[in-house]
Amino acid sequence: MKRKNCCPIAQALGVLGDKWSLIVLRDVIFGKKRHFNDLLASPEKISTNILANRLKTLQEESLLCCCVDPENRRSKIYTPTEKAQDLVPVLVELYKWGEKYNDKVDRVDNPSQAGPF
Amino acid sequence: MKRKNCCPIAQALGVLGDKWSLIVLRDVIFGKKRHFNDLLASPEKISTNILANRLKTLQEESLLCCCVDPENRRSKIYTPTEKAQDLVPVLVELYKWGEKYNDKVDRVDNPSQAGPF
DNA sequence: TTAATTCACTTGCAAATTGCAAGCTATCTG
DNA sequence: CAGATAGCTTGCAATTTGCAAGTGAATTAA
Repeated sequence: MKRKNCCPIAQALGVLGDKWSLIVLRDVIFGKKRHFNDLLASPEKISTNILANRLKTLQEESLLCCCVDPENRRSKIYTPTEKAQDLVPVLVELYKWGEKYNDKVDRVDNPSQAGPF
Repeated sequence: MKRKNCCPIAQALGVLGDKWSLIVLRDVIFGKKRHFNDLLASPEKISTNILANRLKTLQEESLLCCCVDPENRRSKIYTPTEKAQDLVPVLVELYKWGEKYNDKVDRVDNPSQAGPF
């Protein structure tokens, strides 16, 4: 996660260029998931240690902020920052591209998973 | 690189969700780099084995095609497919985001690197 | 025509990252 | 007080990454 790079694309990928960061942000931003276990329940099946690590680095990168749930002190609430919200156009373009080119999945075999996530 | 996923974002990240794929595509699409050594010379310093591997998988994903340089038979020319060209909006949005948030680099110390890459 | 150089890799190996399963601690619920 | 639950942490094997060196075919230079 270095930052000594000149190209903004490379800089963005320094934070987001891995398999899981944008999945977590997708769930927080679009899925409105706020709790560790919500994020864990995504169909992509992230494991607990990876999720904990991503939540930590995304906080370090000021993409998420974390506070204790006032209604349940053992629970934490993760919310996207404005910096994360500004990734919506990136996620939308990724969505459109993925929809156009990688949608060769048998939705017939899985009619229950008709939603976007 | 599995494809049994329902969310187009996750599907896109299955191909592009790593540190190097979008860097290579950036150079091929925007930098108009066509040869192995051109791609190797990017400031991000990809290593030869990783580059060779990415070029292979990007061809398998129909994002690049490869042909022999007619003017130099030992040289290969990598060109982006339409599927790759359709990633331009993604790269543009990534660029804008990176520019907005991660541009805290000392350009003063490196005036020679004033270009986008 | 031979020697050096270039291009596009390949190989070996150490280090880092990922993924799975199990465990752990604090809080809450019955 | 006895589970259950939320959010992790730990251990470890497998995969991926990164660096350096080497390879073979094509080309250019002497």
